Amino acid sequence: MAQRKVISFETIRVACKNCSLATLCLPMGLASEDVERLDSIVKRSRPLHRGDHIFRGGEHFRSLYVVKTGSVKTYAPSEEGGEQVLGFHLPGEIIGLDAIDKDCHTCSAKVLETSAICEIPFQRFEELSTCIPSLQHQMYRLLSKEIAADTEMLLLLGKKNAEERLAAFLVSMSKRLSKRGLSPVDFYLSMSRHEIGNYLGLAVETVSRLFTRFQDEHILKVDRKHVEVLDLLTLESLAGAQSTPGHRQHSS
Amino acid sequence: MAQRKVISFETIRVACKNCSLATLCLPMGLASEDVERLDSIVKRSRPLHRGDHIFRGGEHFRSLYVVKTGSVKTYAPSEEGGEQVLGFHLPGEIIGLDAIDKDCHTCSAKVLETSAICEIPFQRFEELSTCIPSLQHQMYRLLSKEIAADTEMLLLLGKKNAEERLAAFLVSMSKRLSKRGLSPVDFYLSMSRHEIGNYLGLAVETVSRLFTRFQDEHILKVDRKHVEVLDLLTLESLAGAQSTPGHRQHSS
DNA sequence: GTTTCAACTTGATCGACGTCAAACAAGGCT
DNA sequence: AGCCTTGTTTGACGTCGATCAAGTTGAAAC
Repeated sequence: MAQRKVISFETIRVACKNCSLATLCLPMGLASEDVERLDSIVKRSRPLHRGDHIFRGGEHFRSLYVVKTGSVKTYAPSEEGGEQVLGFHLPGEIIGLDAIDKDCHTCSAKVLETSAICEIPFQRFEELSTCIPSLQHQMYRLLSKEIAADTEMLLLLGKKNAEERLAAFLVSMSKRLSKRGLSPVDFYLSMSRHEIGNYLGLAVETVSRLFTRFQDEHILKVDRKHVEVLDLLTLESLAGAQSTPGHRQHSS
Repeated sequence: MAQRKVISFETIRVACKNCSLATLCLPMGLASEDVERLDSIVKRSRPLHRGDHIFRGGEHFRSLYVVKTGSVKTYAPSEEGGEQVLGFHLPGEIIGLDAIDKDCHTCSAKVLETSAICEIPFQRFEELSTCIPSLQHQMYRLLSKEIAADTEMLLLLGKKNAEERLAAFLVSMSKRLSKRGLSPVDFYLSMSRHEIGNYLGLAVETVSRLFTRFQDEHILKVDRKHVEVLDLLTLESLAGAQSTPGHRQHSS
């Protein structure tokens, strides 16, 4: 059943209790018996491929989704083909939280590379969280965390200039990859320059120029989607910075 | 006890079940016995005055707060006195949701005018929501709604130009005031131009110029904080618009 | 190999909006 | 009343980053 050379995606269909994401994902902090109860409602479908949609804006809301492997982008499509990228999601992150209120997805989610996704039927989840206080607590925390993340993004878009935005994006990727056991200073970006720019409220050209600039300043080494962070400290200071007055447009 | 000419704030200390916000606020959709249980944990302090803080960034998180009367702004303070306004909150809206995860407030909240605030100790709330499934459901919805609102704000800051931003802000105020039984076309703004600009990622001067422009175009009639909307339809189309290509900076 | 196509890079130009500056209006205080 | 502080408006000017345009690179197809 399991082959040696090619890791079958079937083997990835492990239960929550064996999943390496248990400390990042919903089961975080749950008693093992409760993890099993949660596990029993999770659906694991076969892997999706680059460009596949998990859901589309306007669809009826049934389930939350968790990235198990790979990566996902969420975006708000608009008439005329334009879109606003809302986020890039790594393993352990939950998608679809914004749909609970309206009972309808307001954004779309598509995978950026071959990805395994766990589906959590929300109604059953809600019933379960009524019985398991620590699961309810965990869910409150997750929703709150999402709000806090959006808040940080508002600050980025409202106050930071182009350089600070890209630096903040790279630092964020670095930190999140690190939490998942990957190198914080050597990684591959699964999204295009265009998608990065869209996400950060910048034109593609600006993103490209900044990558070049960072490379010239020996902060990064970039080869297409492969990024090596040479000077994480400088990158972090660029990201956090209220840059020196006079260097930016927004200061109010 | 109750005087005739001046409405004492003491008289506003009504229970949830008698509160006019019941259809907008947490009790929405709860059985009346459950509303009373919720009511029993709510603390109602005396009114706060312009500039008073409800909480400050960095403080330990204990309670959620609901605006009962008046209005509140939340903002992320930064070193050097700079700040990013994160939102303006009207009666029935909940504040502090972003603090649940970190158990610590990440932003500050101060009242913009004399306001009554309900305090909901979160730990007691959480216990209660374990017992009352419909309360849990309502809380999930509220958290989700907050995420959806933030998402819309990301779109505004990421894609819209100055005119679209101010129009969207005014339409949003109009809609929210209308839901609270106030006129959608004649209202007073409790925040300054500076705060509006900060919130929308614009300079004060830009906001001021846009108010003047909207007035010249007979879309608004503005007298300081008093706004009359003369042409709500046009305002809405300005707000929603992917404006015609070539008229804006961000199009990606 | 050649072709094709999309993604990316680089340069030149331009405009929306920020910054600077100054005048003006409105409360609040003595 | 007069004074002071703060918020708002208006104009002149500068700049960051968008837009336009052209070239480069790499991957996939044949």
